[in-house]
Parts: sequence; structure tokens; C-alpha cells
Amino acid sequence: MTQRSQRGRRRGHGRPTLDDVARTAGVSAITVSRALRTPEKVARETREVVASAIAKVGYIPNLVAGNLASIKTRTIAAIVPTLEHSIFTEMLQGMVDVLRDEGFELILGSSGFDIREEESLIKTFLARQAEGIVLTGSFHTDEAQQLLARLDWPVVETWSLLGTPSVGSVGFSNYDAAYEMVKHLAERGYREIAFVSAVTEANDRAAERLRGVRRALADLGLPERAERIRTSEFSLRAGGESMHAIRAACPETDAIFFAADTLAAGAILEAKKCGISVPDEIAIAGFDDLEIATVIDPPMTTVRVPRRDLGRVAARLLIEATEHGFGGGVQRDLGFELVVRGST
Amino acid sequence: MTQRSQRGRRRGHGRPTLDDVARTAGVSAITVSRALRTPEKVARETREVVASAIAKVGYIPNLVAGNLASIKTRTIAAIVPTLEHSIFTEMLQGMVDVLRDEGFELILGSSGFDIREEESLIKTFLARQAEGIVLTGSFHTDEAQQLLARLDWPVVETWSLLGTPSVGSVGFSNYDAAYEMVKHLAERGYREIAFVSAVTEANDRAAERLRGVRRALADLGLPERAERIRTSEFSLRAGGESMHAIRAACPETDAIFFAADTLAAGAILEAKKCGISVPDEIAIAGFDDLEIATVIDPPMTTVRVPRRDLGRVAARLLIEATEHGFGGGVQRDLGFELVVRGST
DNA sequence: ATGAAAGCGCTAACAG
DNA sequence: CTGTTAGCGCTTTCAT
Repeated sequence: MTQRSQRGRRRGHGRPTLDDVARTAGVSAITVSRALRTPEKVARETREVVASAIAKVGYIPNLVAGNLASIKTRTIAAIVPTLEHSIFTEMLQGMVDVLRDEGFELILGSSGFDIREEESLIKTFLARQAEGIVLTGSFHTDEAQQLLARLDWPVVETWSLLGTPSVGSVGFSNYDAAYEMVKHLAERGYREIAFVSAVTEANDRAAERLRGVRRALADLGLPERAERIRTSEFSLRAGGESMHAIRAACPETDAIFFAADTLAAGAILEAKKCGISVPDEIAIAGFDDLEIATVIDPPMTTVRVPRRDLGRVAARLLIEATEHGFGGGVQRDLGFELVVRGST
Repeated sequence: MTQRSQRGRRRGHGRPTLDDVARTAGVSAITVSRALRTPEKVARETREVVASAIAKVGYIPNLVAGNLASIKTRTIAAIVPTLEHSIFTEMLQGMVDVLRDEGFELILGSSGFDIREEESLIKTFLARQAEGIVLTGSFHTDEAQQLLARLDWPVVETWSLLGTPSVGSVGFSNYDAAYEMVKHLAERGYREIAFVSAVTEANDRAAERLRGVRRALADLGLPERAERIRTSEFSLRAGGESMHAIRAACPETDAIFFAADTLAAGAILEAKKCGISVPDEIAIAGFDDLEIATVIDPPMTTVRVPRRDLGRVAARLLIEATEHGFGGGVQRDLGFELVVRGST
């Protein structure tokens, strides 16, 4: 029927194609294509013939060819800083949940908190024709930013509301959240407050939280001391170590606000181990509201952030953008919630 | 030059193509392609002309077209049960690390511990021409198994060594690990041992661990009581609840082996809260060796598993298989390590 | 070192 | 409801 079958294959993987199905069903290729993608446009009888031909030859559609022909890939890319923090993987789970429902697939990249690597991943995902890209935060390389702007590629930023990505931002105010926490600590009577964050360079979330802490300290007339503003690795152990370091440098410190529950939980565990009473000797606050915040003793005051919804909303925005166009760039403030528990 | 440019575009996304670059560089499309993929086969001078043409028109390669033409996608798919357990996301981080180095991309699926959903994801990833698939465990639907076998598609199974996937298995013996832990508990003098696992249906890892526990109890002449063999949700809270439930049903229980550190940690935290002494009143053992096992008080006896390496080795096996063929199916036992700490 | 021609396997466009 | 034709944008094959 086709040239290919008469001359024998010269390229290709040798697996059955639409043409093979069409030939054994006695219809044209486009009819098979329709039977698969828009069955309602194909006669019931034809559909059945096609279905059995598909089964007979063991046909599996080649979406790469379909994607090329239709200029649509139904693929969304996401770039997260790491797969080792559950806040990001929970967001990804939210994304995957809605993408799957809508027939999209997820290509995943992990940048290691390095915006140069992020840029490289973006380029790869553009070449792979991802129909949308989800980024973490709003801080990227100039080149990445310019590239995406020039191409007007659909982009959603998450965890922050500071950027102006083409499709939109889905996040909350890291500044406000940090500000609120310091305010809460002040209201509880703590005056010698320390702040520990994990990564800060090229991380606008961390930078905003720090800014919020500083502003709140200033507004509330509380002392800010450089020895009490620290960064730390991301681990339970590092949380405990930071606590000790701060208490060594500034023994009068009465509260520590950690920018991640993992750090704060590490501090609470370490405090217990050393017989340091929380919150009497030192108050501890976290950020994220991981499950451990609820079961640790004392339960931890923290900031609840809607990580799974971040992913869900980001995915929905992007899908809608690819299907109905986009413009302007929306801002979805999913908010945060100060959760006060016994550790402060 | 081309038909397309003379008649105006009728399809396509309108972005610059290889032909556009070729035209502005005054060379043929294939030369541009070579300059990009095998620069050493193109004259220095030509390369430079091409490079500036690429910059001038703002060309971005379309890998979908390239993939179709070359019948290679440099894409690997992974299906994990959930993105909410760090053991799986750490494995994924390991995969991503080597895939990226080798110029492969990761398409991600999350099955929700449902092998029917896994089957559906497999079909999608086949259609998307993933060059290899990484699965979790060796228990899949019959249809999925038959499909993969019939197509002889490159598959690696992780976390288990029980299956016979086309490329190989990367895991450890869940049976032996559980057996060893019970043996350890017995050696410590515990005789009334409980076992709590998370999901068990369609989960060969959990099933093997249970089998190992039973066999060990029998071999060591220890009592096995149905009330002490439980399944539980996966959370810290559920770990604590399971501990209480077991102690209520069998007060003589002197040790609980949890099939996940998260459960065990929840039990230790809850025990402390209730003034139950670990390990004196009840010993607690876990599985995974998450960081919390090292910082909790008392530190937790557990089984260390090489999650990151699981991903790395799986990725390498698959890449090698796609590049140099495969046959037989190798077995990579990455082992486990019993880590004895203060909780037993 | 460079090019022409012929696909890769599918779908959009336009009939009928 | 079904078919024909012409690509989608790239790489393979075979020349030169």
C-alpha cells in the first residue's frame, strides 16, 4: 500500500505504525488516527474493525510523531531546587495529580539551587518543546529571563509573588509570613530574637523572609544582632547546631525563628536532649508546617504553606494557558497561616 | 529556498527552524545540524558562520523533530508510588543526577501505590517513546508485564530483586533485612515482638519484609501473634497510634519493628510524650535510616538502604542498555546495613 | 567537509 | 463519516 511496505523498511524502529493498522483494518491511516483520538467522529462499525486491527498488530501510538505533526506535546516541565526537601516534592505531587488528569506529562529537573543549572535545564526543556515551565522562585539568570521573555514561553513561578512570569505566579508573601512570625514572638514577650535560614544566595524566598524579619525587628523596636542572623545547612542536625552556636554567641537570645521546620525540629530535639527547656529557656519557631511540627514535644509554632496547592494551581494555570492562551500574568496568592503551638 | 518559505507557513509554530538558520548562514540544513551535534565534522569557519546565524535568528532546536528522525528520545521514565515519601524522591534525585550528566531527561509518574495506575502510566510512557522505564518493586499487573515482555522494552525494577525485568533489578533483599532485624531483637533479649508495616497490597517490598519477620520468629522460636502484625498509614502520628494499639492488645510486647523510620520515629516521640521508656519498656526499630533516626532520643536502630544509589545505578543500567543493548537481565544487590542504636 | 533526497510516523487541511 | 495530500522539523543515507 505504502511505499515503505513495498520497499521494505530503511529506517524506523520496526514497530507497527498507523499505516500497518490501517492496512490490516482496510481503512486509511487518518481514520485510525481519528478512531483513537476522536472516536465519536468514526462510525461504530469502523471503530470496531480498527480496534481489532490495533490489537492484532499490537499497535502502540508514537506520540513523538504525533507531537511533531500537531505542534503539541502535552508536556509540562518543572524545575525544583532539590528533590530532597519534601516541600518541593509535595508541590510536585500536586502538579502530577492535575497534569495526569488532564493528559499532560511532567518532565522533571533539579537545579541544586543553582540558577546557572536552572538556565541550562530551561534551554533543554524549550528544545524538548515543553508547553509550559514551572520554576521555583522569581530569581533566575538574566539570560534565562530574557530567553523566556523573548519567546513568550508559558512560565509559572512558584513559592514567590515577586516576579512577572508570562503566565503567572503562584505563591504567598514570604516577607509577610516572616514578619508575622516575628510579630507573634514579640507579642509573646520575646525580645532577643534570632533568625536562621537555609540557603540564601539566589533564593528570593529566603531573602524575603530575612527582609521580613529585619523589618519586623525594626518596627517593633527589637534589637537585631548580626551574630543572630545565620544561615545553615538543611538538616535536623544543623538545626541543633545552629541553636548551640547562637546561644554561645548571644546567651541572652530567648527565641529562634528557623526558616524551615526541619531546622526547627532539629533544634527542639537537641534542646530536649540537652535539658534546655522549650519554650521557657528558648522559644523555637519553624516554617512549613511539616507533620513533625505537630507531633514533636512541645508542638511547634510554624507557618503553614499550601505546598500541594502550589503545584496544583501552577499546573492548572499552565494548562489553561496552553489551551486558551495567556497574557498579562496573573498572581495567585495562596496565602500562609501562622500556626501557634507550644514551642513559643 | 524551501517550499515552505515561498508559499508562506501553513502549519508549524512559526519559530525559526534549521532551514532558517541554514539560509541565513548560506549553507544547507544538514550542515547546521552537524555543526550542532558533531561540530568536529564541520570546518571551523563554517561553524562560526552557523553559530552567528543561530544567534541572529534566535534558533532553538526542536528535539521532538530530532527524536522522530533519529528514533531516539534520550528520555527515561520513572514510576514511583508517591512523591511524599523521601525514600522515593531521594532515589529520583540519584536518577536525575546521572541522567542529566548523560544528556537524558526524566519523565515522572506517580502511581499512588496502585498497579492499575502504574499500568496506565507505562502505556503512556511507551507511547511517548521513553527509551527506558524504571519501576518500583516487581509486582505489576499481568497486562503491564506482558506488554513490556512482548515489546522487550528496557525496564529496570528497583527496591526489590524478585522480578525478571528485561534490563535488571537494582535493590536489596527486603526479606533478609527484616529477618536480620528480628534476629537482632532476639539477640538483645526481646521475645514479644510486633511488626508494623505501611502499605502491603500490591507491594512486594512490604510483603517480603513481613515474610522475613515471620520466618525469623519461627526460626528463633519466638511467638507470633496476629494482633501484633499490623499495617498502618504512613505518618509519624500513625506510628504512635500503632504503638498504643499494640500495647493495648498485647501488653507483654517488648519490641516493635516498624517497616519505616517515619512510623518508628512517631512511636519514639509518642513514647517519650507518654513517659514510656525506650528501649526499657519497649524497644523500637525502624527501616530506612532517615536522618531523624540519628537525632531522635534515643537514636534509632534501623536498616540503612542505599536509596540514592538505587536511582543512580538504575539510571546507569538503563542508559547502558539503550546504548549498547541488553539481554538476560542483571541483578544488582546494593545491600542493606543493620544500624544498631539506642532504641533497641 | 558539505549536500540532496528521502524519510521518521503522525495530523492538519481540505475535500467529498 | 472517510480519504488524499502535504507537511511537522529534523536526521539518515548516499554522494561528491
